[in-house]
Amino acid sequence: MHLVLSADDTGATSTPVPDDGDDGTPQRARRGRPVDLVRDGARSARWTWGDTNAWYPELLAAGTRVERAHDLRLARAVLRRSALTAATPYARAPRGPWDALALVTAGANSPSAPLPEGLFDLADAARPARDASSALDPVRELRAQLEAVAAAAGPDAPGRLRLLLAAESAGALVAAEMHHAGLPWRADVHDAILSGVLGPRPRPGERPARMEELAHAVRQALDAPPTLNPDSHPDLLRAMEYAGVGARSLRKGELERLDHPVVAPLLEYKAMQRLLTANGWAWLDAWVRDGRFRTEWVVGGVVTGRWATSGGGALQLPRQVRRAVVADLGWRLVVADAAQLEPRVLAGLARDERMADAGRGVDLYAGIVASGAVASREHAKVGMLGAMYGGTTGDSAAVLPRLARAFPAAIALVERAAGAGERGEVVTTRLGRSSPPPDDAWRAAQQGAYAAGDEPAQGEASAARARSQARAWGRFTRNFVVQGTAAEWALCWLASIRRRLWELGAADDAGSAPEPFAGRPHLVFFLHDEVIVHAPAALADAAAEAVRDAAAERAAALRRLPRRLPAERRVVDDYAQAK
DNA sequence: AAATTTCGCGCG
DNA sequence: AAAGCGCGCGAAATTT
Repeated sequence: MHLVLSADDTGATSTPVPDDGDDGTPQRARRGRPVDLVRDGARSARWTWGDTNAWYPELLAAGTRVERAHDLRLARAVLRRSALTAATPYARAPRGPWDALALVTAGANSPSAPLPEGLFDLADAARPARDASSALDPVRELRAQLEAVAAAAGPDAPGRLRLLLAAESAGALVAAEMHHAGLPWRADVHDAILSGVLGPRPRPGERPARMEELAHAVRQALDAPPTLNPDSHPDLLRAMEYAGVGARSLRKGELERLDHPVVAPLLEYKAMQRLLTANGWAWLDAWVRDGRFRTEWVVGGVVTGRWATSGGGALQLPRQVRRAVVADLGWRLVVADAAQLEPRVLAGLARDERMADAGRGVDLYAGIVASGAVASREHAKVGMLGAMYGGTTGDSAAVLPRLARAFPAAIALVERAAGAGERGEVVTTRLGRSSPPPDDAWRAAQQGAYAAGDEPAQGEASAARARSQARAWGRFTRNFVVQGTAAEWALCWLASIRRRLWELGAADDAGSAPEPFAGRPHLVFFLHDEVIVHAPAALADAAAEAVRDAAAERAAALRRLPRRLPAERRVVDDYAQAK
């Protein structure tokens, strides 16, 4: 049973909408405060709303968790684009107010959107209004979505899409819950890391003393004036050219290959500048409050279905500062990742039995070496990455033919996806998320490539450009099927972890505050193929087992995906201890 | 002065 | 000459 929440000026309404599994017992619509509606509703209800971010945070604040949800905005984004529903009236209808809602919400945290005054108001300000507009009828939208799913074309297409939508919505719940709980963060530990590397915190607008020294050393090595700003790329490049360093760019990889006295101090300066600007004291002030780091998790924020985040650079926390992620007193962290998720997903997607065999052990790449396909683990790794990303140079391209002979099914799958992209076609993940079509400029370039050219030379140039763009789009679609299907696997994993952790219950009665996770293990971090659970010490081992069991659980629609995908997990006190 | 682009680097 | 995928973010440069 779906219970659809809608809001108007005077309150909220929950409207039952039956689905396949219902026994037909009639239910009535109810009115009231959202939190009361949810508490009084059936526990097995699938709470359905326009946008999880518009409803769930206040429920969590009141101490109320929901078991299942259906996020109409996220579901719509999938169904409007999926190749499996492309023929349905739902997907063929012109854009409507629900699509506009998707845009507003998706863009709420983008740089173009006006930012609120305090960073900490971001979450609230970005929270979309409830679907109060009469143009947005959530009951009607839900019915349309259920119809589109039922009409999806292809083997088990409705089942796959149902799983995808359920996983996406469960992800939305997890995202709201992780924002609510926050990632445990010890500001004092972080500050000690910064002081250890950079020295004492400088006054605003000044460089740490150690960086000032390095800047001086850089100027000396280049025989440059004191006005040279090492943060200015053009200035620095000019000075380096003048000194005969021979650098074409300031990239770390290139600088490391040069033999010049400026390289060492410059690299050290750049590393410190990175730490200072990305995760320095200003970051700490802006993003850590009351021992928690809170980012905005953006479910489905990446075209492939991966999540994005907004605020604090949560998906790029450098190893350098992970020591500051420390469990509360009496609590532990369970840190787990799905080992070599993407190549294993590829093996499953392609039903490549030989690659699946190679992945029986903990290390897929070692298994590939053992199969005799390539000589070294490094070759296996760069070869597989190249196959999944479309690499055409270096070792990666060199070992590709060997991989193609050893694992023809897997390699053929990514080659087919690349070919489809080069032709401008759409590709689709295991559960039915489809890639966006290339834009008009891309199509125009492909058309123009054959029609163009008053000047033969110009025609050739534009043809070359068009081919290059075609190959680039092919690399995108090649990777889309793998990255996107891996993201689906991870979403199902996350949903299963969430359910299993809840079933573990609470370690003790942790007070009367309306806190849904008091005494309970709960998710606090998710990074593509990696999770962190914050758990009372007494439940930490059980939580780790839950994480493992969730990885071994495969929904029917994912059955071709890896049978045994090792989820490596550790119970630790801080994030840095985890690998 | 504000918005946009470029470069570089962190993460998977 | 182009160059393996997907991101977010900050500083400086550049454009409006």
